[in-house]
Amino acid sequence: MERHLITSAIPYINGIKHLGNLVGSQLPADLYARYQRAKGNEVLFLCATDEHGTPAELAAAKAGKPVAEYCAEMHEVQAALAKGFRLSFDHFGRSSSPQNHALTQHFAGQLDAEGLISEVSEKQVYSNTDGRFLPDRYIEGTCPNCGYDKARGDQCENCTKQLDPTDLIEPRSAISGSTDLEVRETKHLYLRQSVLKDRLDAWIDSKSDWPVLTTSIAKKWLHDGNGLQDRGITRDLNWGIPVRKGNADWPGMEGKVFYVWFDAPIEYIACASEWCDAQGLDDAAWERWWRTDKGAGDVRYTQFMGKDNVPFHTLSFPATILGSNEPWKMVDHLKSFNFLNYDGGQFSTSQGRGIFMDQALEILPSDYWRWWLLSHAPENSDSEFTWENFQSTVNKDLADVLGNFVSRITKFCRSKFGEAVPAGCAFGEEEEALIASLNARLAEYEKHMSAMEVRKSAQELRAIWTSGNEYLQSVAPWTTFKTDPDRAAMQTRLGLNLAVLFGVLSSPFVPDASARILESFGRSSQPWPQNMQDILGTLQPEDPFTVPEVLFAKITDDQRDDWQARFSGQRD
RNA sequence: GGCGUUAUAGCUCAGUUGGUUAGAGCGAACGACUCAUAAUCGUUAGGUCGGUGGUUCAAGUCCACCUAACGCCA
Repeated sequence: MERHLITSAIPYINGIKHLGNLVGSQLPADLYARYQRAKGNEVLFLCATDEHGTPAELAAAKAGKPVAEYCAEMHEVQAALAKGFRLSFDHFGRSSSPQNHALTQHFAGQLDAEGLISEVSEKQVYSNTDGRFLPDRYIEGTCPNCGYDKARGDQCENCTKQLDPTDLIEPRSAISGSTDLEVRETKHLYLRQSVLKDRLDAWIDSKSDWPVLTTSIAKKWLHDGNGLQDRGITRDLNWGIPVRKGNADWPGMEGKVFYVWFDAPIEYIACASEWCDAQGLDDAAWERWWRTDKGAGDVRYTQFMGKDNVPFHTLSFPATILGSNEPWKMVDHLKSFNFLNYDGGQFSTSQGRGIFMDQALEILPSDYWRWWLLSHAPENSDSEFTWENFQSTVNKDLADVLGNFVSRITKFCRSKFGEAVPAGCAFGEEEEALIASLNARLAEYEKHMSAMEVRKSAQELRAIWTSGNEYLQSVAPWTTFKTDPDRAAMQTRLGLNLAVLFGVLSSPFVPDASARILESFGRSSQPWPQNMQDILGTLQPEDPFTVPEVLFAKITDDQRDDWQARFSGQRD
């Protein structure tokens, strides 16, 4: 049995994610996890909320809540939405968990012991009114270059010139608007990534099966300019993981926390530990997934993420792990996605543009979204959501091809033979030909699923559904019935078994509909097929069934127009 | 400004290491069927592959330049 460790990029705690975020990591990761489980492999599928950093603090302040309380609430909101989309995480953790605190501090201590941490004094802007240091992007002022009066400390959005906060004319806090700012000296820890450059380079080179896009991004960061730069891993904030050297204090770093990008990927590991604690298992249960010296040698680790996250997963996090000199499991395959656009523009969290996860579930069940998003996943380039495309895809693929197939065969059987599987004669030539063709399609489907070729998998699955309709159309049991009822019975029995087959094969994409199909044949689950001969003999003569309710309702033009108008503007 | 990605039928997309008449689904037209959610199945019509110029016996597939859109610049 294969063992698959699967993680999805962890969504930031601040606000509800849109469909572009969903299809960029969590949803395809879920597809892969469900497929591997269905194949009988052992899977640990982890995700979590990324909770630290300034944006979380500001969002909490805006909501008038303590940041810990705000994060706890938003975590529950995101967990409920994940459940709503049937994301089958074994655990949905939190980067603010005690387990991640301990592990992050452990890694920092270990890196320091390896001589990979340096302490750097630097000057940063402090706001007396806000009582805090301000990150560059939270300082506003007039651009010295173009005169734009809302330039940020890191860059002017108007003329795009890179800035230093001290360049700004009349700088003010973007949080409070206060101009009572001063420059203070503060000390921070840097991870000496430059020392690790060669080891990272060699590690990247060992990944010959990675997409060019992925390795080229990593290579660029490694070699461009002065090469990989050391990176600050601490911040002057209140909300975060306190800077400690393992279990010990870190002299001079009191009151500081680790930077969110240092602790967030470590949560991938800590999440497994959270999972164990939640399940009442001991540490060995998660270490056999993460420690190559404790049983993780045969684990295949796959990460899913949007393309914007690639550098952090190919360099930053590996730098932490390699630098620790401890036998942690490192990523084997990295599947990254491009962006999904919305009706001619970008999805945007900050501007509230597009469809958000909660809104999507309010208007349609998760299967509809899962199917469209996965069958149009932005794998090779950015892709585009339009309501017309969504409507026609859902109506054609789900309602007409899959839903209607189940409907037509069960209703036909009920009217001619009653609500039990008829016997009939043995399979003939047409049936054997169908079985041969389906065996080939199954192999193709599995090949694409194993390779995480999401769109191609969807295409192949759809072709499998279509072959059911082709078969019925070709043998026409409604005609056969008039002259050869025994043969019509056999054709009907095969048709019903095809519905079972579709239920099993479709489960990674549309789990709810799959479950309903299987339920109507009195089955709560059905093993993944080894071959067509077996699975198409699942239903035996006399087995009872019921005609399921409409599996997928069509989207009407009125609904489409209504939704298009409703989601055309900005949220709230 | 630097770097990078993309540009293939009306729409959404496939097109391995360059090699016979460039593929699929949707949409369209026509036909078949009538069990079914007016569903299904079949046939046909539509692209010379953003532009220009090269390399080659041969380029959508390699090179240069141009145009357009988008992204990244810690």
